[in-house]
Amino acid sequence: MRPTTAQQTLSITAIAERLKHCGIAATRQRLRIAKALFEHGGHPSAQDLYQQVNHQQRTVCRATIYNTLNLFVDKGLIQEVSVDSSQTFYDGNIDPHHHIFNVDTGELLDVEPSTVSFKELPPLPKGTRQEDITLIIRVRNVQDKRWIAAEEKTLQ
Amino acid sequence: MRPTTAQQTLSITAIAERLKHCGIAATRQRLRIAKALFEHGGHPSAQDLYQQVNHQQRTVCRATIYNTLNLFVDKGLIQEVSVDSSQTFYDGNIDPHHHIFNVDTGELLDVEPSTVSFKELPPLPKGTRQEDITLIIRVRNVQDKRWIAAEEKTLQ
DNA sequence: GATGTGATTTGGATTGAGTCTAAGTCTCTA
DNA sequence: TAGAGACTTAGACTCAATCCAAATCACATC
Repeated sequence: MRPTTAQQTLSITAIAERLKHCGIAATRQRLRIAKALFEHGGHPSAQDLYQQVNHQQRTVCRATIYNTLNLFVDKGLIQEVSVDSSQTFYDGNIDPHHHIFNVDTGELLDVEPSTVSFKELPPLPKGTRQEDITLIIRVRNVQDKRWIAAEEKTLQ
Repeated sequence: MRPTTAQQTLSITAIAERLKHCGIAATRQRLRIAKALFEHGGHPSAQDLYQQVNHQQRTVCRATIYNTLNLFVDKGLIQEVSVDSSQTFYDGNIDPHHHIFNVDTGELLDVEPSTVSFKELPPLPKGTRQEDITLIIRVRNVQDKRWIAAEEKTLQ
Protein backbone atom coordinates (compact mmCIF):
# COMPACT_ATOMS: atom_id res chain seq x y z
CA MET A 1 0.00 0.00 0.00
CA ARG A 2 1.27 3.40 -0.95
CA PRO A 3 0.86 6.09 1.67
CA THR A 4 -0.83 9.06 0.08
CA THR A 5 2.10 11.40 0.28
CA ALA A 6 1.79 15.05 -0.57
CA GLN A 7 3.63 15.83 -3.76
CA GLN A 8 6.44 18.33 -3.93
CA THR A 9 5.50 21.84 -4.96
CA LEU A 10 4.93 21.76 -8.68
CA SER A 11 5.88 24.47 -11.13
CA ILE A 12 3.06 26.16 -12.96
CA THR A 13 4.83 25.39 -16.20
CA ALA A 14 4.84 21.68 -15.43
CA ILE A 15 1.14 21.77 -14.65
CA ALA A 16 0.30 23.77 -17.77
CA GLU A 17 2.16 21.09 -19.70
CA ARG A 18 0.01 18.35 -18.20
CA LEU A 19 -3.19 20.21 -19.02
CA LYS A 20 -2.08 20.81 -22.59
CA HIS A 21 -1.21 17.16 -22.94
CA CYS A 22 -4.83 16.31 -22.10
CA GLY A 23 -6.21 18.92 -24.47
CA ILE A 24 -7.23 21.35 -21.76
CA ALA A 25 -6.68 25.07 -22.31
CA ALA A 26 -4.77 26.57 -19.40
CA THR A 27 -6.40 29.39 -17.49
CA ARG A 28 -5.42 30.92 -14.19
CA GLN A 29 -8.26 29.18 -12.37
CA ARG A 30 -7.62 25.79 -13.89
CA LEU A 31 -3.94 26.00 -13.03
CA ARG A 32 -4.75 26.89 -9.42
CA ILE A 33 -7.18 24.02 -9.09
CA ALA A 34 -4.83 21.51 -10.71
CA LYS A 35 -1.95 22.67 -8.54
CA ALA A 36 -4.01 22.33 -5.37
CA LEU A 37 -5.16 18.87 -6.40
CA PHE A 38 -1.75 17.51 -7.35
CA GLU A 39 -0.05 19.00 -4.33
CA HIS A 40 -2.73 17.65 -2.02
CA GLY A 41 -1.61 14.19 -3.06
CA GLY A 42 -4.55 12.52 -1.32
CA HIS A 43 -8.20 12.43 -2.27
CA PRO A 44 -9.69 15.88 -1.81
CA SER A 45 -13.36 16.65 -2.34
CA ALA A 46 -14.58 19.62 -4.36
CA GLN A 47 -15.18 21.35 -1.04
CA ASP A 48 -11.60 20.73 0.10
CA LEU A 49 -10.23 22.18 -3.10
CA TYR A 50 -12.50 25.20 -2.92
CA GLN A 51 -11.09 25.98 0.51
CA GLN A 52 -7.53 25.19 -0.47
CA VAL A 53 -7.61 27.42 -3.53
CA ASN A 54 -9.31 30.29 -1.71
CA HIS A 55 -7.67 30.10 1.67
CA GLN A 56 -5.84 33.37 1.36
CA GLN A 57 -8.24 35.30 -0.81
CA ARG A 58 -11.24 34.37 -2.85
CA THR A 59 -9.89 33.65 -6.31
CA VAL A 60 -12.07 30.92 -7.77
CA CYS A 61 -15.82 30.54 -7.39
CA ARG A 62 -17.63 27.37 -6.51
CA ALA A 63 -19.18 26.75 -9.94
CA THR A 64 -15.76 26.91 -11.52
CA ILE A 65 -14.41 24.33 -9.12
CA TYR A 66 -17.14 21.90 -10.13
CA ASN A 67 -16.98 22.69 -13.84
CA THR A 68 -13.24 22.35 -13.86
CA LEU A 69 -13.13 19.09 -11.92
CA ASN A 70 -15.70 17.59 -14.27
CA LEU A 71 -13.66 18.78 -17.23
CA PHE A 72 -10.47 17.27 -15.79
CA VAL A 73 -12.24 13.96 -15.28
CA ASP A 74 -13.72 13.97 -18.80
CA LYS A 75 -10.32 14.69 -20.30
CA GLY A 76 -8.66 11.98 -18.24
CA LEU A 77 -6.38 14.26 -16.27
CA ILE A 78 -7.72 13.06 -12.94
CA GLN A 79 -9.98 10.35 -11.60
CA GLU A 80 -13.23 10.45 -9.67
CA VAL A 81 -13.69 8.17 -6.67
CA SER A 82 -17.12 7.31 -5.26
CA VAL A 83 -16.72 5.59 -1.94
CA ASP A 84 -19.57 6.99 -0.02
CA SER A 85 -22.41 8.60 -1.77
CA SER A 86 -22.41 11.84 0.20
CA GLN A 87 -19.42 13.33 -1.57
CA THR A 88 -17.21 12.79 -4.58
CA PHE A 89 -13.48 12.57 -4.14
CA TYR A 90 -10.86 13.26 -6.76
CA ASP A 91 -7.59 11.52 -7.33
CA GLY A 92 -4.66 12.99 -9.22
CA ASN A 93 -3.27 9.52 -9.67
CA ILE A 94 -4.73 8.11 -12.90
CA ASP A 95 -2.67 4.95 -13.01
CA PRO A 96 -5.08 2.08 -12.50
CA HIS A 97 -5.10 1.44 -8.77
CA HIS A 98 -7.43 0.53 -5.94
CA HIS A 99 -8.49 2.00 -2.64
CA ILE A 100 -8.81 1.23 1.02
CA PHE A 101 -11.53 3.23 2.73
CA ASN A 102 -11.57 3.49 6.51
CA VAL A 103 -15.23 3.71 7.43
CA ASP A 104 -14.44 5.00 10.92
CA THR A 105 -12.08 7.82 9.98
CA GLY A 106 -13.23 8.57 6.42
CA GLU A 107 -9.62 8.12 5.34
CA LEU A 108 -9.05 6.94 1.78
CA LEU A 109 -5.76 5.29 0.86
CA ASP A 110 -4.31 4.29 -2.46
CA VAL A 111 -3.43 0.66 -2.93
CA GLU A 112 -0.34 -0.11 -4.92
CA PRO A 113 -1.65 -1.97 -8.00
CA SER A 114 1.11 -4.52 -7.76
CA THR A 115 -0.35 -5.82 -4.49
CA VAL A 116 -3.65 -6.79 -6.14
CA SER A 117 -4.09 -9.42 -8.77
CA PHE A 118 -7.06 -11.33 -10.04
CA LYS A 119 -7.23 -15.00 -10.73
CA GLU A 120 -10.56 -14.78 -12.47
CA LEU A 121 -12.93 -12.06 -13.70
CA PRO A 122 -16.50 -12.34 -14.96
CA PRO A 123 -17.43 -12.06 -18.64
CA LEU A 124 -18.74 -8.62 -19.57
CA PRO A 125 -22.30 -8.22 -20.80
CA LYS A 126 -22.67 -8.46 -24.57
CA GLY A 127 -21.97 -5.28 -26.46
CA THR A 128 -20.01 -3.60 -23.69
CA ARG A 129 -16.35 -2.96 -23.12
CA GLN A 130 -14.58 -2.44 -19.83
CA GLU A 131 -14.11 1.19 -18.93
CA ASP A 132 -12.37 0.61 -15.64
CA ILE A 133 -12.25 -1.70 -12.70
CA THR A 134 -11.98 -0.60 -9.10
CA LEU A 135 -11.63 -2.47 -5.91
CA ILE A 136 -12.65 -0.79 -2.70
CA ILE A 137 -11.68 -2.46 0.54
CA ARG A 138 -13.69 -1.05 3.39
CA VAL A 139 -11.97 -1.34 6.75
CA ARG A 140 -12.93 -0.46 10.30
CA ASN A 141 -10.73 0.30 13.27
CA VAL A 142 -10.24 -2.67 15.50
CA GLN A 143 -11.88 -2.06 18.89
CA ASP A 144 -10.22 -4.63 21.09
CA LYS A 145 -6.81 -3.45 22.28
CA ARG A 146 -5.40 -6.98 22.38
CA TRP A 147 -6.25 -7.41 18.72
CA ILE A 148 -4.34 -4.27 17.88
CA ALA A 149 -1.31 -5.51 19.77
CA ALA A 150 -1.47 -8.83 17.95
CA GLU A 151 -1.75 -7.07 14.61
CA GLU A 152 1.21 -4.88 15.38
CA LYS A 153 3.31 -7.91 16.09
CA THR A 154 2.24 -9.73 12.92
CA LEU A 155 2.75 -6.80 10.64
CA GLN A 156 6.07 -5.57 11.90
CA MET B 1 -22.90 -12.95 -14.00
CA ARG B 2 -26.29 -13.27 -12.47
CA PRO B 3 -29.08 -11.34 -14.16
CA THR B 4 -30.89 -9.31 -11.53
CA THR B 5 -34.14 -11.21 -11.64
CA ALA B 6 -37.21 -9.97 -9.81
CA GLN B 7 -38.03 -12.25 -6.92
CA GLN B 8 -41.32 -14.04 -6.61
CA THR B 9 -43.97 -12.36 -4.52
CA LEU B 10 -43.00 -12.86 -0.90
CA SER B 11 -45.35 -13.52 1.97
CA ILE B 12 -45.49 -10.89 4.68
CA THR B 13 -44.84 -13.63 7.21
CA ALA B 14 -41.63 -14.63 5.48
CA ILE B 15 -40.44 -11.02 5.43
CA ALA B 16 -41.36 -10.47 9.09
CA GLU B 17 -39.26 -13.53 9.84
CA ARG B 18 -36.26 -12.05 8.07
CA LEU B 19 -36.59 -8.76 9.93
CA LYS B 20 -36.87 -10.55 13.24
CA HIS B 21 -33.82 -12.61 12.41
CA CYS B 22 -31.84 -9.35 12.06
CA GLY B 23 -33.24 -7.90 15.27
CA ILE B 24 -35.59 -5.45 13.56
CA ALA B 25 -39.07 -4.93 15.03
CA ALA B 26 -41.69 -5.40 12.34
CA THR B 27 -44.00 -2.49 11.61
CA ARG B 28 -46.37 -2.02 8.72
CA GLN B 29 -44.07 0.52 7.05
CA ARG B 30 -40.94 -1.57 7.43
CA LEU B 31 -42.67 -4.62 6.00
CA ARG B 32 -43.87 -2.63 2.99
CA ILE B 33 -40.41 -1.24 2.32
CA ALA B 34 -38.71 -4.62 2.73
CA LYS B 35 -41.26 -6.28 0.47
CA ALA B 36 -40.78 -3.66 -2.24
CA LEU B 37 -37.02 -4.02 -1.99
CA PHE B 38 -36.88 -7.80 -2.11
CA GLU B 39 -39.45 -8.07 -4.87
CA HIS B 40 -37.64 -5.44 -6.90
CA GLY B 41 -34.72 -7.85 -7.09
CA GLY B 42 -32.43 -5.24 -8.64
CA HIS B 43 -30.81 -2.19 -7.09
CA PRO B 44 -33.47 0.37 -6.30
CA SER B 45 -32.71 3.83 -4.93
CA ALA B 46 -34.56 5.35 -1.97
CA GLN B 47 -36.54 7.34 -4.52
CA ASP B 48 -37.54 4.19 -6.43
CA LEU B 49 -38.74 2.54 -3.25
CA TYR B 50 -40.67 5.63 -2.19
CA GLN B 51 -42.56 5.52 -5.48
CA GLN B 52 -42.99 1.76 -5.41
CA VAL B 53 -44.41 1.72 -1.90
CA ASN B 54 -46.72 4.67 -2.51
CA HIS B 55 -47.81 4.01 -6.07
CA GLN B 56 -51.41 3.29 -5.19
CA GLN B 57 -51.80 5.53 -2.19
CA ARG B 58 -49.45 7.44 0.03
CA THR B 59 -48.66 5.08 2.86
CA VAL B 60 -45.09 5.79 3.89
CA CYS B 61 -43.41 9.18 4.12
CA ARG B 62 -40.02 10.06 2.74
CA ALA B 63 -38.24 10.35 6.07
CA THR B 64 -39.37 6.85 7.01
CA ILE B 65 -37.99 5.43 3.78
CA TYR B 66 -34.56 6.87 4.56
CA ASN B 67 -34.63 5.97 8.26
CA THR B 68 -35.72 2.45 7.48
CA LEU B 69 -33.18 1.83 4.74
CA ASN B 70 -30.40 3.04 7.03
CA LEU B 71 -31.69 0.78 9.77
CA PHE B 72 -31.80 -2.20 7.40
CA VAL B 73 -28.21 -1.52 6.35
CA ASP B 74 -27.03 -1.13 9.97
CA LYS B 75 -28.66 -4.39 10.93
CA GLY B 76 -27.22 -6.21 7.96
CA LEU B 77 -30.51 -7.01 6.28
CA ILE B 78 -29.54 -5.27 3.06
CA GLN B 79 -26.48 -3.72 1.47
CA GLU B 80 -25.73 -0.23 0.28
CA VAL B 81 -24.07 0.27 -3.09
CA SER B 82 -22.27 3.50 -4.06
CA VAL B 83 -21.48 3.47 -7.75
CA ASP B 84 -22.13 7.00 -8.70
CA SER B 85 -22.12 9.63 -6.11
CA SER B 86 -25.45 11.22 -6.96
CA GLN B 87 -27.59 8.54 -5.40
CA THR B 88 -27.34 5.53 -3.13
CA PHE B 89 -28.61 2.19 -4.31
CA TYR B 90 -29.72 -0.70 -2.13
CA ASP B 91 -29.26 -4.39 -2.67
CA GLY B 92 -31.32 -7.10 -1.02
CA ASN B 93 -28.59 -9.58 -1.78
CA ILE B 94 -26.18 -9.56 1.16
CA ASP B 95 -24.01 -12.45 0.06
CA PRO B 96 -20.62 -11.00 -0.74
CA HIS B 97 -20.71 -10.22 -4.43
CA HIS B 98 -19.55 -7.65 -6.93
CA HIS B 99 -21.10 -5.35 -9.49
CA ILE B 100 -20.94 -4.36 -13.11
CA PHE B 101 -22.07 -0.79 -13.71
CA ASN B 102 -22.98 0.33 -17.20
CA VAL B 103 -21.99 3.98 -17.36
CA ASP B 104 -24.11 4.57 -20.48
CA THR B 105 -27.37 3.09 -19.25
CA GLY B 106 -26.97 3.43 -15.48
CA GLU B 107 -27.73 -0.28 -15.21
CA LEU B 108 -26.20 -2.10 -12.25
CA LEU B 109 -25.76 -5.87 -12.44
CA ASP B 110 -24.77 -8.38 -9.80
CA VAL B 111 -21.71 -10.46 -10.48
CA GLU B 112 -21.78 -14.05 -9.36
CA PRO B 113 -19.04 -14.23 -6.69
CA SER B 114 -17.78 -17.53 -8.08
CA THR B 115 -16.65 -15.75 -11.26
CA VAL B 116 -14.27 -13.48 -9.35
CA SER B 117 -11.23 -14.60 -7.47
CA PHE B 118 -8.16 -12.84 -6.23
CA LYS B 119 -4.62 -14.04 -6.48
CA GLU B 120 -3.26 -11.38 -4.18
CA LEU B 121 -4.66 -8.69 -1.90
CA PRO B 122 -2.85 -5.85 -0.12
CA PRO B 123 -2.12 -5.92 3.60
CA LEU B 124 -4.59 -3.89 5.62
CA PRO B 125 -3.42 -0.84 7.57
CA LYS B 126 -2.40 -1.62 11.14
CA GLY B 127 -5.23 -1.71 13.62
CA THR B 128 -7.97 -2.20 11.07
CA ARG B 129 -10.03 -5.18 10.03
CA GLN B 130 -11.73 -5.75 6.72
CA GLU B 131 -15.37 -4.76 6.72
CA ASP B 132 -16.09 -5.65 3.14
CA ILE B 133 -14.52 -5.73 -0.26
CA THR B 134 -16.24 -4.69 -3.44
CA LEU B 135 -15.24 -4.77 -7.01
CA ILE B 136 -16.98 -2.46 -9.43
CA ILE B 137 -16.42 -3.03 -13.11
CA ARG B 138 -17.48 0.01 -15.08
CA VAL B 139 -18.49 -0.80 -18.64
CA ARG B 140 -19.59 1.28 -21.61
CA ASN B 141 -21.67 0.27 -24.60
CA VAL B 142 -19.57 -0.58 -27.62
CA GLN B 143 -20.16 1.97 -30.38
CA ASP B 144 -18.94 0.16 -33.43
CA LYS B 145 -21.59 -2.19 -34.81
CA ARG B 146 -19.00 -4.64 -36.13
CA TRP B 147 -17.60 -5.01 -32.65
CA ILE B 148 -21.03 -5.87 -31.30
CA ALA B 149 -21.51 -8.54 -33.96
CA ALA B 150 -18.12 -10.02 -33.14
CA GLU B 151 -18.92 -10.05 -29.43
CA GLU B 152 -22.23 -11.76 -30.06
CA LYS B 153 -20.49 -14.53 -31.95
CA THR B 154 -17.83 -15.02 -29.31
CA LEU B 155 -20.20 -15.09 -26.41
CA GLN B 156 -22.90 -17.30 -27.82
C1' DG C 1 -60.13 -4.15 27.85
C1' DA C 2 -57.65 0.13 29.72
C1' DT C 3 -53.29 2.41 30.56
C1' DG C 4 -48.64 3.90 30.13
C1' DT C 5 -44.22 4.12 27.90
C1' DG C 6 -40.84 3.79 24.69
C1' DA C 7 -40.32 3.08 19.83
C1' DT C 8 -41.83 4.57 15.36
C1' DT C 9 -43.70 7.59 11.94
C1' DT C 10 -44.98 11.96 10.10
C1' DG C 11 -44.80 16.50 7.57
C1' DG C 12 -42.34 20.14 6.96
C1' DA C 13 -38.19 22.70 7.44
C1' DT C 14 -33.36 22.38 6.66
C1' DT C 15 -28.83 21.09 4.89
C1' DG C 16 -25.41 20.65 1.57
C1' DA C 17 -23.39 18.88 -2.80
C1' DG C 18 -23.80 19.95 -7.20
C1' DT C 19 -25.96 22.33 -11.45
C1' DC C 20 -27.87 26.08 -14.17
C1' DT C 21 -28.15 30.62 -16.13
C1' DA C 22 -27.25 34.88 -17.94
C1' DA C 23 -24.12 38.50 -17.67
C1' DG C 24 -19.43 39.84 -17.45
C1' DT C 25 -14.44 38.92 -18.40
C1' DC C 26 -10.64 36.97 -20.58
C1' DT C 27 -7.74 35.02 -24.34
C1' DC C 28 -6.25 34.30 -28.68
C1' DT C 29 -6.20 34.98 -33.50
C1' DA C 30 -6.04 37.81 -37.29
C1' DT D 1 -6.37 46.24 -31.46
C1' DA D 2 -10.83 44.39 -32.52
C1' DG D 3 -13.91 40.59 -32.52
C1' DA D 4 -15.45 36.09 -31.33
C1' DG D 5 -15.59 32.35 -28.76
C1' DA D 6 -14.17 30.35 -24.47
C1' DC D 7 -14.20 30.82 -19.63
C1' DT D 8 -15.68 32.52 -15.11
C1' DT D 9 -18.84 34.56 -11.97
C1' DA D 10 -22.66 35.28 -8.46
C1' DG D 11 -26.50 33.76 -7.13
C1' DA D 12 -30.65 31.12 -7.81
C1' DC D 13 -31.98 26.55 -8.07
C1' DT D 14 -32.39 21.31 -7.69
C1' DC D 15 -32.62 17.29 -5.33
C1' DA D 16 -31.04 13.53 -2.16
C1' DA D 17 -30.84 13.12 2.43
C1' DT D 18 -31.37 14.55 7.33
C1' DC D 19 -33.37 16.87 11.34
C1' DC D 20 -36.97 18.02 14.44
C1' DA D 21 -40.82 18.13 17.34
C1' DA D 22 -45.40 16.51 17.46
C1' DA D 23 -48.50 12.69 16.66
C1' DT D 24 -49.22 7.80 16.51
C1' DC D 25 -48.35 3.05 17.31
C1' DA D 26 -47.06 -1.48 19.59
C1' DC D 27 -46.81 -3.93 23.37
C1' DA D 28 -46.29 -5.13 28.18
C1' DT D 29 -48.66 -4.75 32.49
C1' DC D 30 -52.46 -4.22 35.25
